[in-house]
Parts: sequence; C-alpha cells; structure tokens
Amino acid sequence: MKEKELRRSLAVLPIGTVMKLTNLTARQIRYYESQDLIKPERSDGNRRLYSLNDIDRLLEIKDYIDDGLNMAGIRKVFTQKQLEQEQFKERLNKSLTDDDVRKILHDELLRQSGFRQVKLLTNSQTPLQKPF
DNA sequence: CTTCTCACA
DNA sequence: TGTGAGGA
Repeated sequence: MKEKELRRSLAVLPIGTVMKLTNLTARQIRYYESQDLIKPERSDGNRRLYSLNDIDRLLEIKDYIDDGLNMAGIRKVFTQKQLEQEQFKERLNKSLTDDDVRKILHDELLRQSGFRQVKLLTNSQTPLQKPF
C-alpha cells in the first residue's frame, strides 16, 4: 500500500495534460502554485511536472472555489486537513501500541496461570483436561 | 509544437 | 484571470 502512494506522488505530467484532466487554464494552474496551493516538481528545462496527487488537489481547489472560497481560505482548509490527518495517524499508532502492550500483558498472565494448571493436573495424575 | 516568465493599448 | 511578447 506504500507502492501505490509512491506512484501517485510521481510527478510526470506536463501542464498541458493537467489542463485537460482538470479543465483549468495554464494561467490558473500556475496561479494556484504561486498561492502555495500546489507544489509541482520542476524537472528538465524548468518545466512543471505534476503527479496524480496534484491532479486530485487541483480538482479539490476547483470545488472549493465553486463554494466561494478564496486562495487564502483554500490554503487554510488544506493545512487544517493536513494537521487533522497527522493527528489521526499519531492516534492510530498510539492506540496500536497500547493494544500490543495489553496483548503482551494478557498473554503473559494467561501463560503463567496456564502453566500452574498444567503442573497441578500432571502431578495429581488426573485425566488431562485443558485449562479452558 | 509546448511551456516559461513577465507585463498590461 | 485573460492575453500577447520574446525565449528556451
């Protein structure tokens, strides 16, 4: 699932292709860049190269403009969304770590009690009956 | 031919 | 935001 993200981030599309894909003029696309709403690569002879993520971003920008937002407003939405996602990732990682700890603790507890049971059973020569 | 930057009778 | 000039 990381390979896919990598490909989506690969900047290989010239502005002409982006224009057709987004229905935006080169002027607009360049203008949004000047407003820090997108950051295309800038490979060879100073030509802009866009990734699929940039395409999605531009389409989003278009939607927000339809909703009456200006450049500053859109930038605010993006930075906000970015922070939210970072926080989400941190939460996810933290909760997973906590679960791991719980699982380890639980397994440890179960194992200790289990051994005791097995030991008692074998010593008392009673027919094997697994401790649940 | 495509894209880039700059500027506005 | 459009558009044209002058380069690459």
